[in-house]
Amino acid sequence: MACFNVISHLNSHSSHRLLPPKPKPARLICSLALNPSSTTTTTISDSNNNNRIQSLCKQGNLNQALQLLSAEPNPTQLTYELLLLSCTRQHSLSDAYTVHSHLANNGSLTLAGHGEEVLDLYRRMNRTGISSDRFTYTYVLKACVASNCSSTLLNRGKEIHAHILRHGYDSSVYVMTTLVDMYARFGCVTYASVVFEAMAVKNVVSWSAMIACYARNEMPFEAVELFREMMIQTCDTYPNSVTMVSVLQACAALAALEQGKLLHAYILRKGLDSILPVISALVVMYAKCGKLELGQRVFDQMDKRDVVSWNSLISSYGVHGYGEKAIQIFEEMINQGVSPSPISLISVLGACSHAGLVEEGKRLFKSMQRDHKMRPGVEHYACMVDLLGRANKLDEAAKIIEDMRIEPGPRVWGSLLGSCRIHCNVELAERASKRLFDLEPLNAGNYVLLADIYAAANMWDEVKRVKKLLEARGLQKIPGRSWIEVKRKMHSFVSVDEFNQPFEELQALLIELCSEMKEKGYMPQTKVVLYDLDEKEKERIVLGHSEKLAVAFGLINTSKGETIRITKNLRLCEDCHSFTKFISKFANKEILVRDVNRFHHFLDGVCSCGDYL
DNA sequence: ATAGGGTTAG
Repeated sequence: MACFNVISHLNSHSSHRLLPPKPKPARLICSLALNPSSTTTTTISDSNNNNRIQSLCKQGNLNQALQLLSAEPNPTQLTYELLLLSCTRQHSLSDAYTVHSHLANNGSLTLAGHGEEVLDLYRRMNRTGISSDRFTYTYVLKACVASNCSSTLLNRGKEIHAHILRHGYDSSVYVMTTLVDMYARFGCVTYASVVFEAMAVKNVVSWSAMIACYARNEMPFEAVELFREMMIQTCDTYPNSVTMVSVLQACAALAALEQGKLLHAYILRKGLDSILPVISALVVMYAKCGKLELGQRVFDQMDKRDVVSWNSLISSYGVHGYGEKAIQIFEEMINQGVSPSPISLISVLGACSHAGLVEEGKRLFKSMQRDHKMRPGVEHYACMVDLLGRANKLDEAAKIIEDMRIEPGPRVWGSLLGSCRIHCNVELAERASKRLFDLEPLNAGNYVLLADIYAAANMWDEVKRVKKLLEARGLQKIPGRSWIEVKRKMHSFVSVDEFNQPFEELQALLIELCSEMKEKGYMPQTKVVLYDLDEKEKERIVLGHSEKLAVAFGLINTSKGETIRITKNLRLCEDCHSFTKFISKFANKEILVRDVNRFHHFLDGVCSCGDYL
């Protein structure tokens, strides 16, 4: 059971401090790092210029070479190398520093997908005896994550970490914060936190980097905890817009509505509500906490909006299953002169998929290419495969994959496999999973999906085979977990196979409800069980699913007329879905369940997803 | 000159 208490702290913090801290100008981080269009790849650099510099180096005319360098917007890697070599030959440390600082100024090199080049240059610098300073280290650390996140680059990062310690740069807040962020982006949460804890001086940026690390690596609880710690421990460090965005994301992931509301209040108090990313994060937080209306209200109050704000709203309607509304907002955005981004399309196509709007989805997919001149990416194909596959047009979905002009990634095959599960298509599932096991051998979800499909087809030998495969690779099925917020406290439940003490009361209630509802037509959907057992055993297993425990807990602990809000870490299983529909009718309760993909709104025996799980 | 954040699909 988890509970946290940001609320009381936020309140007390503000009440004993009557004068707000000096407002720091909200700093929207310069986005050049992640904005490929801001790099200079399109500037035509004079390749003759590079050649000229290089030959000057070879002739030993370092002075002229350096002069030309200052006029060259895009020096190549070779140019830098020859310059550095030339400096070494002439034992001119001061010139080497000039080259070095030029490299630093050209930091965009690091960020424009030239990570490898930067790392190579760094290696050369070390070889030629040019020492690095704190600027070098930040660029080089960034270079490790700028290219694809391969493990070799993580090792490079660790080496550089060692260099940093050896040269005493662990006192630089900038260098250490970049290091935290580097480990965060590689998913090495423990490393990041070790570095963070060891930092002698921390500022808002360092705290925000660590909070973002947790939020991004599926540890939202730790993110909120660290935020709280920041509020308690530091008396001169206040969260800013960037910090708030990360904490909001964590609240959204947890569906921690009460905490989210208090963050909202804090944002208003500190005047952070004019900052677009903050507002977008708020919209999403409310939507993911099941309060779509509140998200819409926040959106309505914005005086300016960018494409991200619109995308936030579109996807919010999408996960709640309001496909038409999502399309309507998408069109309104275009009418207001905001051009859709690739993510707008992903959001609106996803919305169509959740609502089963096949024709509209196809129309939007065409118009994306025709009217908006966008070339669909893998993600868009994945949406289309999902859209068609869910609607039982599996052949059409497979055809889309065949016709793709780019390599279908794991997302695309994953969508197909998911659709095969819904429509029990063993043959196609085997094809898709074969590709998936090659592409992402360590994703346990794929094995479980395939096993599900075999189990539904009563192919128990195959189920066993897939399970063995899963174990052989050292993976395991992720346990189902559901949680519910009652009176500002989070209560979390894990699926249980046996009776166990803390849940005894809930399980007794479930058994009672189950037999009562069976009389009214509820049929346990035992095909979701991956063990070849007899019916009675299977029924016992599905009754122990975490979501049912959470429902039972909600029934006991909410007042009449109060909605039960549950969040789940996996997809909702068919049995829990059907069970919850019955409960909503017979207990006369409104129940809102958010699973990994979307919301299910149960009322009077019906679910908003239209049984489109 | 250097560090942290927003929207996304099974």
